Amino acid sequence: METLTDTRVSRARSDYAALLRSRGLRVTPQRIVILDAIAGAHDHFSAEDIHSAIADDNPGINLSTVYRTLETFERHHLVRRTDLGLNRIVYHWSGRAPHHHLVCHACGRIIEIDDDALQALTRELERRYGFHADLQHQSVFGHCANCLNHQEDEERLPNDKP
Amino acid sequence: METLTDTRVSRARSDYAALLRSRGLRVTPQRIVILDAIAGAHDHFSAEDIHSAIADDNPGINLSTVYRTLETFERHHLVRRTDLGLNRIVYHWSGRAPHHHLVCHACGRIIEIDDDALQALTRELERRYGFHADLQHQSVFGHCANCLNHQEDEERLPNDKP
DNA sequence: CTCCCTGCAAATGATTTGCACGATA
DNA sequence: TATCGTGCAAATCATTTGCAGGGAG
Repeated sequence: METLTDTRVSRARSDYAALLRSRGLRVTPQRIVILDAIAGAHDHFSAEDIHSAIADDNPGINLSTVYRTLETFERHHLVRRTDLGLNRIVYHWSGRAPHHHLVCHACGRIIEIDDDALQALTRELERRYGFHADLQHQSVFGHCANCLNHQEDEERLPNDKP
Repeated sequence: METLTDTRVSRARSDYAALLRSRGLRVTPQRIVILDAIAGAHDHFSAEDIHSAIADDNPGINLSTVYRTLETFERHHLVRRTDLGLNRIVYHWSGRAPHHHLVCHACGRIIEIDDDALQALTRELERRYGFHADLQHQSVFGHCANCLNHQEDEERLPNDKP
């Protein structure tokens, strides 16, 4: 939003208002601001992320409000909860194409991969267990190619036999 | 352990001591008790789980100790951390065969599946991204067959188009 | 005798909740 | 006007940490 013209901002804002109304939600300035923040460039974000992102221009908006708003948005399918496994609730914008995350334990890098890499697994779980996996809600942990190469003694313990 | 004879208990206890020593860890009564609790029937467990499980017979053992002990055990590969995605650190005993968890969002049921169901995915991620997935550390979320059938309006929102 | 391990209490960090007021439909 | 949404402060919940004493090697 930073470099947008007033016209475009206005249009965006009214779009957001319409979006909220279409879900039967009340239109409040706080929700517009939050919506504007998350519909934009962010990949995945926590309540804290959003709060600090909007803090400069909107010091009034309380962290609790962000928590509650994201919760509401999720209930209305505007955002989607993702599990990055790090004791933090993380969301991403629902408009995004289905994708998944590979999280590297060593360097913390998060690699986005697209949906079809996990299609086979989804089918397999369905076939074997009748289990309908929702792979949107999670990430796959492991080690990225880069770290595998440089993986020296990080994992090695003093008492491990060599 | 409840119904074991003294002999068997003693043998088990000395086994635990040996196990600890083999890793260069000090043998303490607390560790023996915790080890005894987790090497047994438990599937996956949190620090809290263990603490309350041993509380009756060992009211002295502090929750912090359980946290620190599990952390230590993990560092020494006696237990393995699993991500059940519910803002809780969960472990399972390392001696168990590799397995994974399907977690049902609706009923909370946890279905254990064996390793080979995810082999294909592991290979796929390796091939495509050079990413070495550690699927031991997580679970797959979704809905189990049972809940899919009874899935009425739980997920339906007032404003969703029918 | 030295260092590791533990208990205890207090600190932390993320998230939630109760309450009263103000804003939206 | 009747609700819904918000700010604020306090409450939780899981986990971590500082410190001093006791136990293991």
